Amino acid sequence: MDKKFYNTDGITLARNLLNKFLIREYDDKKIVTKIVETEAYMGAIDKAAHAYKNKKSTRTDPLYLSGGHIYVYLIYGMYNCLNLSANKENIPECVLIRAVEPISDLDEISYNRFSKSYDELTNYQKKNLTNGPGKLCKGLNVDRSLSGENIFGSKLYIEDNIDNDFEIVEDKRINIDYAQEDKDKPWRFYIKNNKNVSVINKQ
DNA sequence: TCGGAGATCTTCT
DNA sequence: GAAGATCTCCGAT
Repeated sequence: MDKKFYNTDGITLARNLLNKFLIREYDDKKIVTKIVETEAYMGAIDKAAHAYKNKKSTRTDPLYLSGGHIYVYLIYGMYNCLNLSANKENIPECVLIRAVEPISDLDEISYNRFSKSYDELTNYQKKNLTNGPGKLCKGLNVDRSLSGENIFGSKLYIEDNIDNDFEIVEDKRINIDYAQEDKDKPWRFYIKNNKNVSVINKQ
């Protein structure tokens, strides 16, 4: 996708990223996945956002870059979370990639997650390869060294999907109880009936 | 399938 | 020094 795709507000970008291919390349490996769940974080006005009130730090700097930059941060001391910056420079909106569907190479993802080939996984492990922000980062070998780079290079990039046959579900974001009145904003989006979505709330 | 508890460390106060 | 946009393990149902 081109730069224009990312130069829009976080909510629009979160919706538009669904069903797109997220591709990760390193060494001679190529991992293809499909984005099935995203969350929008709306920067200065969003109490759940790292950039609430335009807070700046060396960690959150990538959020202030123009749309299409990569922001990876560490959560709970052990897991990475992958975000893409949205909108223009100095508007720190972003989209958290919460879940992807593995397409290929399944063995490489399996080794990154469980140090085993895909065939050696239990059914439970197969179902839980990349259905969460921490899991997909581990599966795609994404860590903080990518933070600050852009999404137009050869290491991590997005490709369009011709197949547009899917429905979007809106819901509350996950685990942001501290965000007061912003915690109930319907800024999480996922593909209806997709098995790789991390959390399905009862309707 | 569900729920509770522990793991573990960067970032900012 | 405390908290955190999470995941795994394990036991009970």
